[in-house]
Amino acid sequence: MNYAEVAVNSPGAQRRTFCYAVPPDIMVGHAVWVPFGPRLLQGVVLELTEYPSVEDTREVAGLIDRRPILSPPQVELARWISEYYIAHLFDAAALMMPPGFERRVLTFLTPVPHPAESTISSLTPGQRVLLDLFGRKGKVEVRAVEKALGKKEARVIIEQLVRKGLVKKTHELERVRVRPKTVPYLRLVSEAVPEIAGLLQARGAPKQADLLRLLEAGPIPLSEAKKRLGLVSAVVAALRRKGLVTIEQVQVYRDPLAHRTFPPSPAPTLTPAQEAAWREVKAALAPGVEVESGGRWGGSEKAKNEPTVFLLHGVAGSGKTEIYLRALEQATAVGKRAIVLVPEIALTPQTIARFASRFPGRVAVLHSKLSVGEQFDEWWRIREGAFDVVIGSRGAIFAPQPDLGLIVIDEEHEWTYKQQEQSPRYHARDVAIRLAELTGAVVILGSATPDTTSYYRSQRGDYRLLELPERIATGEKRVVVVDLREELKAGNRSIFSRSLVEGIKQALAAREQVILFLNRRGSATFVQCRDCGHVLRCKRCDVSLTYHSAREDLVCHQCNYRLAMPRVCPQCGSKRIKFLGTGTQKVEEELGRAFPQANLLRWDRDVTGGKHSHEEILDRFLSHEADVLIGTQMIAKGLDLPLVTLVGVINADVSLHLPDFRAGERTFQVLSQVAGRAGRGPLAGQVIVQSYTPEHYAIGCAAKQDYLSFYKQEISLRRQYQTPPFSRLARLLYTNPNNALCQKEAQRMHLLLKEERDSWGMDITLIGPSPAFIPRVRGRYRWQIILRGDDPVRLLAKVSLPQGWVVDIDPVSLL
DNA sequence: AGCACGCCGACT
DNA sequence: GTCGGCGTGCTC
Repeated sequence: MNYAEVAVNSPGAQRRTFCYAVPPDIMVGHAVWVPFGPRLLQGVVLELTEYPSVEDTREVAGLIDRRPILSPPQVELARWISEYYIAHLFDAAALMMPPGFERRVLTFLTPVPHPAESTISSLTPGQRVLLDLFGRKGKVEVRAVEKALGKKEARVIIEQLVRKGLVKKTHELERVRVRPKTVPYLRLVSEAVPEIAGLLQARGAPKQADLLRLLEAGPIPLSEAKKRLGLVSAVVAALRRKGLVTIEQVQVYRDPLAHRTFPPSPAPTLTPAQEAAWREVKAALAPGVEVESGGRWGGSEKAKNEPTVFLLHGVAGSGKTEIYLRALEQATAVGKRAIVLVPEIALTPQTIARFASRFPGRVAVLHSKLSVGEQFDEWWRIREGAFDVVIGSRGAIFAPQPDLGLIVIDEEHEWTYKQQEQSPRYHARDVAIRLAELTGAVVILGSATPDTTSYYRSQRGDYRLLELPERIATGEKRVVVVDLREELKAGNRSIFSRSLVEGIKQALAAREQVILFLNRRGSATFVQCRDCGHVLRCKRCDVSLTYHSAREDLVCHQCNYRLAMPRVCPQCGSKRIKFLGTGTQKVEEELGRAFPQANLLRWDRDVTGGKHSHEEILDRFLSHEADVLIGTQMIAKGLDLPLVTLVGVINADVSLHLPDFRAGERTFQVLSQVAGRAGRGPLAGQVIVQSYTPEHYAIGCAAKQDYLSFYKQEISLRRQYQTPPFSRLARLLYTNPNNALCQKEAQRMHLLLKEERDSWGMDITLIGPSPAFIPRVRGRYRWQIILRGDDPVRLLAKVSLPQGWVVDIDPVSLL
């Protein structure tokens, strides 16, 4: 094996590997430095071969780390992600690398000393501005120049100055962002401690004697030694001078769970339904069922078995978590390790405690709120096999967990499992299933409101359905839908129906708590002039601005552009500007007016800026500092709030009529989840859902808490319109500051796709090109084409997409 | 990022 | 018919 296929970190490298000659000790999964054109780049070895795949090969320049950073199954997984999601191979592999591992090449400019007077005097003003940027510094990064002068302008001027020989370009690697953290430790050099200590004591150096005696037990951190004995640095320095102690750097782990203890908690008795579900999971996890795997760092043989996927369907409070915990116990009992995914917002201290107390010291936490250092340390310890369970959000599916035997995905229907912002736009659930296929792990998908596609697969027998029908020992719950059209007819123009007002009144009188839900921030969702009808819109995005009363300003919910509330209409100068539509702030204000004695608390993205404020708000509500919690969907997540007896949904229609085939499913899920917050304690619960379209099945089924009825109606609509799971979708989005250009390119691509489709005879429907639901964001126009068919990726693989195109395979939203 | 290659217009 | 501008693609 003298050659390697390497995924290279170059934008041009695309979805292919490059062949390099390698030293004999190299392994698949090793990160390497490779020469690529004129520079050195990072790469990952994906395959070792005996013969080169091209005539001329260069040599791998060196290993980045002695240990492989991707396991053999992860290498396969990276290849699959790159192909399925049409993403660069290196980007796919980078998902699985230790945090902060990626390093790019930076370009610097250095001025050439003592240029001739004549060249200086002939400079243009722009060239002078650039030279002034150096100031006293010897070099300036190209990115900084581009920031100062603008990208295009900067490039032109840099080229001119390089040609004139006034500046030189140099390349440097980005510095390492994270390193292992080390702490100074004190260590004894001499053996004969008692004698020397006695001698020091006699010579009037008792502190030095104390320190020597303390170190007899072994090396301890310098800071701890100082604290324990009340020492000053001089004492340590004296002993070092005498050559009796040394200071050495010892690596320590930055542990996100440090200073927290979790009292072990016993496993509770299972209900009959839990027992039945548990028995099936246990059987699948039994030793011998697994596919062959070559060694603990993952199999080198490709597993060909279909993975075992369970869909655990159970309402809030039916005890899904207990099934996860038992499965984790079983997995560790047979020598396997596990990854647990939860939505980012559910990764609270309570959730972590629930797992950590059953597996004390054996749980690692991975999520984006940790410092890069903490993530780095956790990553390496996970790779060493230090934890039985890794719990984290979306990205934790790529944790280097050895001997993977179980993957749990809680709330599997959640959209946050889909990476949307950047490529690869992967879905953690689908990646997990593919990973299970490669490692032989068992997958448990859990949800109270499964994704329609997941449930369909369980009906077809691809997944094994486990039902947990009953709630465990909580109070009664009643759900009422209020028709807001009737309220209007009865002359009630307030945002609260009469039943809701009555319910809040009763709850407050009984010293119970209330949750009010509205899926929209702000105070007024749009602001309109009553004389000319002008609606205030964002200058860069074609969306109306939302009024936020707290700061008395207008905010664009797309790009966060803020504008002081104008006193007069910017179009006609009229003073009669009206606030329309309702957001959470408006609910808070109106409620304060109706119930001045009640303590209110609001929970949405506007009030949760800081790191711990989610917890702070929740703690304040839990300790009954407030009677009513008003919030967006953040409040809908699995919170246990025993004092809440009333949940009010201000307007259930907000998400229902969006132009997306999943609007019904989304509304049903959110309403079900919100309704699940009532009656969690021993008290009876009531849910009041306000709607202008109460006859819609998504609202009716959510009110009846009837998942199966919802599923049946939803799946028949999906079949009728041939939307997923009866087809697969791909979304192509093109953005450009020039609308005409944007449209032209979208039309060109559409034509190209159509020709390609017809020449191959593919059964794919092309929808569009059309402006996106939000046609302009941050000054860039947006046009899109939707591909619908059995295999849209196959068609996309036939065309090359120029800069500006974004491909989203299996998009969670078409908006 | 930097260089080769190729297409088109101005010149001999 | 040739030279050279710059736009595009390739780098194992």
